[in-house]
Amino acid sequence: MIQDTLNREQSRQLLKALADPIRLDVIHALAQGERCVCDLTGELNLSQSKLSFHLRVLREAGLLTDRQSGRWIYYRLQPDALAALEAWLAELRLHCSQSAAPCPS
Amino acid sequence: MIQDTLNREQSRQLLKALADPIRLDVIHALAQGERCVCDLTGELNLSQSKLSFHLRVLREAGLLTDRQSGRWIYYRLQPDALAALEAWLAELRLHCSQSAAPCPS
DNA sequence: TTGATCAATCAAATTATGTTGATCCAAACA
DNA sequence: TGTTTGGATCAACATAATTTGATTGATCAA
Repeated sequence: MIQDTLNREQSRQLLKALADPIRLDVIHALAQGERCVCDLTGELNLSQSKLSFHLRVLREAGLLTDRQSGRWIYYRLQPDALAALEAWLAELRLHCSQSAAPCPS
Repeated sequence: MIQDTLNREQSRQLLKALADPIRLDVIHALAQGERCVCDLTGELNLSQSKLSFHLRVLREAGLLTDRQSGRWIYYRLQPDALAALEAWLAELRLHCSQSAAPCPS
């Protein structure tokens, strides 16, 4: 599961999962709320196996959760994962403006 | 340059640049402040051209800025880019918990 | 049951990314 | 000047990620 503070590997997994145009389309679609796979296929104009591949990548990264109801499967964003990434980015900003000692050191 | 709110393409560029283990090492090193390329090479134990390749990716994404002083080049994180990504993530979280209408719709 | 539908998975083909070693350029210094 | 050094760049190669089309398993309705 997603902790409050991410280690390097966890953040890399999240970033890699997000860093794809199709997966960003999926993320943006799900930012408006939960959606069924069958709706996403139409909305994003993707082949079934292609969408399924990208949903898996996002799910395995911890960015999405799914639930089944009858024969439909609904996906939604996992806000904790996004929040964890935000926190990780915020930490990076804290001390980054320190100037370097002149080289050769 | 980096705006306050990123569009899909801009966020993808940032995410893609970040989603690499070596580039994350660079980012983490620079999170402690500006550094000279020659220091980074040693600190991260990378070949010169390899580091240069990854620095370029990060720079072109807008995550780093560089300055030259004599024959040394210093890189630092661009906190605006990180902040913009944080804001983008925060927006995604806003409405994502809405449940889907039951299918077939 | 049978047939139809939703969605996951797999193997093969394609495309995108990263690595390596060589070469080039500019700044510094003898 | 000529030489050394820090770094960027390039082309050839190696590796990783994505796409496609076919197959499978599960659920539901007739």
